[in-house]
Amino acid sequence: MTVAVDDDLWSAIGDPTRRRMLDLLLASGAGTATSLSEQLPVTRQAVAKHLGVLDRVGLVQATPAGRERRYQVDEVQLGRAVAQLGAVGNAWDARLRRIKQIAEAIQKNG
Amino acid sequence: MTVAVDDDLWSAIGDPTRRRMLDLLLASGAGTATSLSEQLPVTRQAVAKHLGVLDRVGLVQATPAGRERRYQVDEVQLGRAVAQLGAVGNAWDARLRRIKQIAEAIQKNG
DNA sequence: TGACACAGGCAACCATCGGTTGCGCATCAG
DNA sequence: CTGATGCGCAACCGATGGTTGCCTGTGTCA
Repeated sequence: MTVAVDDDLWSAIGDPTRRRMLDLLLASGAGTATSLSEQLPVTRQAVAKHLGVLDRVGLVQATPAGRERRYQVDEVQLGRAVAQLGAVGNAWDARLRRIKQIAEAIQKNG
Repeated sequence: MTVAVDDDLWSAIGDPTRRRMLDLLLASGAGTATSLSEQLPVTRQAVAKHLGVLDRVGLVQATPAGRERRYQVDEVQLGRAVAQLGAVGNAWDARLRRIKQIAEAIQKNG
């Protein structure tokens, strides 16, 4: 039973910088490439690229406002991503537990 | 409260091929680069590289056996990785819940 | 024992990706 | 109008996931 994972979603939240960006966006409600880059150890351009991939998988939405481009987290989609984290985690957890049981059974009978 | 994540561990299990490899190893108990590559859409060499990174972060252990090199999952370390998945998931889950509460409060008072 | 088969390591090469710098364009403020 | 600022685009670089090709070492079998 290999847990079905949306690979695009997963790899989107797989990048540590993107995770921090989502964290920052959630904390402050919204932000631009420039405002985010000020709170991160990377340049505005790098942040812009990341916002691009987050946008493509629907984890954030952009709202043009004047000369700015304000980004905001799509909580539903992020919820879906988080659920996948949980699903994969649970699947492996269950498998590990099963293996541990088998090991104990063997030890008992051996 | 940004959940502390071991970036090496995370990126090790972040790769979809490596996740499948861990799945396969857990399912069959052990395997070699060659045996794994037969069950994956990549070459033996690619698998060997992945086994290298999994080995470096301690997620698998190698046991030379004759002309083979048998790999096996270190369940403790994998457990640690899975726990991190859970931790990150929970952190975001909590934050999403908090935001939802705030949104509801605003709607009620506005 | 000698010849062949097969697992695995090493190296070169390629595409993609995260990151950088540099530049040009648009928009807002004085 | 002019300068500052926010953004997009392009070129470039290093790391990484992947490939093919080749060589070494270890079994196996006649």
